[in-house]
Amino acid sequence: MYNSVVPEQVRHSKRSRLVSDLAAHIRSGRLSRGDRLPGENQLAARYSVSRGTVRSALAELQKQDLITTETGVGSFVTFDGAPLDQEIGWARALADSGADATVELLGIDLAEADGLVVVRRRRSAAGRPVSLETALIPASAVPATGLVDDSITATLAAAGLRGVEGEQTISVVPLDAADAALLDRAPGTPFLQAVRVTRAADGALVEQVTSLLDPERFRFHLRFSS
Amino acid sequence: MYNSVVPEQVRHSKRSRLVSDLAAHIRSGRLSRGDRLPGENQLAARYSVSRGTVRSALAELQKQDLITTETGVGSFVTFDGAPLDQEIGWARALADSGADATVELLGIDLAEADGLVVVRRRRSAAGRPVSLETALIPASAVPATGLVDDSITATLAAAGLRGVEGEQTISVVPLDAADAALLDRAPGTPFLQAVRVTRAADGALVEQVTSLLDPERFRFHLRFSS
DNA sequence: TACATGAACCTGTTCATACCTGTCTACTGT
DNA sequence: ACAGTAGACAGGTATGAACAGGTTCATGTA
Repeated sequence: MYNSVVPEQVRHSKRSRLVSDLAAHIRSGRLSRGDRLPGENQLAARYSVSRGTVRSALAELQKQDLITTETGVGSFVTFDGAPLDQEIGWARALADSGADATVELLGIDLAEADGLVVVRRRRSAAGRPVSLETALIPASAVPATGLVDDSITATLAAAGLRGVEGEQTISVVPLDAADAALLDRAPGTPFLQAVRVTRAADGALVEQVTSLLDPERFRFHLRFSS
Repeated sequence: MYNSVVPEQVRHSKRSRLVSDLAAHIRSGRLSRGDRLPGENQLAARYSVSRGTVRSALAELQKQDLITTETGVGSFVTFDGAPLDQEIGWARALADSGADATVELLGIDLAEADGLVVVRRRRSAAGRPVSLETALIPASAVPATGLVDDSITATLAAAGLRGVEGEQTISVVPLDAADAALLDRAPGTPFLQAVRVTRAADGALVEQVTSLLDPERFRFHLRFSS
């Protein structure tokens, strides 16, 4: 449960919802060892429950050895959450082959607002475009000299940004005219579209990547375990 | 998928009317996953029946895996409209959950070898086929009378088979002639294909499900953390 | 510098109250 | 025999309030 995809379980009683939400924050690393939880009254206000319910949930977290509580002080995380491994637990697109795969940087631009940088790249195999990738990352993470090592991952790491959670949607869309031209396909050709949003421990955006992938060359593979 | 929903037979008993009315609310999405049903006393008043009758109806809904009940709290919807899979949230297909979603059982056959049973089902929405599902499950899990409650999940659970790990592949494939005919599409139409293999703790096969999904109505959504 | 004070904030505990499901029993009409 | 009714009681869940006591820190005083 820690490593892989989070099941979207239905939580019923307010107590169990609180427990699973806080436990998820702790296990995922959003709250890390030594961090102090908000006070019982603050938690009660934030989750719109009574203090009694909060205390009941905290008692459960204590029993799970996720937190300890000190009288007059507060509750503290006592569990080491593993940070997100870039490779594990993700749905990765696997190209069927591609010895002569190339990546072109189509452009790095500032988004109109929000202090985001748009990075567009095109991947080709055997001389033919196979995917188009549009990444939005915080402008503050990008040095004036451009991407670090020409890699988004390296740039984000250098800026100290680390994704700990996120979500991804996979669908099929017809290519619009502009994308079709870049990919050397007819407009309307169905392509795989993957949108991935990654967030840091504090919920700040780390990256949002929209990929258009040739369905003949890419498929998504995903392992799960409970 | 549940015969009990659609029988044309007149429902005379108050209990049956209650069951089918609530089930319709849930399946149509008017009550969606996680929603809390009115309390037993409120339901009794609203339907002008006794609380005993309400409880009997709720028990039936529980058996159909539409709701769960927590003592002291209430009953909650655990069915999410048009799910690809009832209980697992890793990669969930979201359909429009139209009010008139139906499931047809196309056939249950023994595979040539390996002691597997092949279950083929077709889902339709608004009268049009939207997905085709081929499930392979161990023959030993299937009673001679057929699926338990017309549900693969229920059948596997009744046989004590529980998936704890597995993998899933999502790709786009053109429909072959046979599938195209069943889905009322032109051969070659690109469809989403999801292949999911689930295994038990000892590595034994629990189920392998191959789904062909209308890319206009389905997409895969996935959350991940740590 | 050293210390006492007190305000602010925190957890620990108890209580009454409301509402919910779980269960049982007695009764009615078909 | 069966489906439904009506009521009562037990026990779980959640709320809101009050009060006690621990911790921290800034402030004022000797």
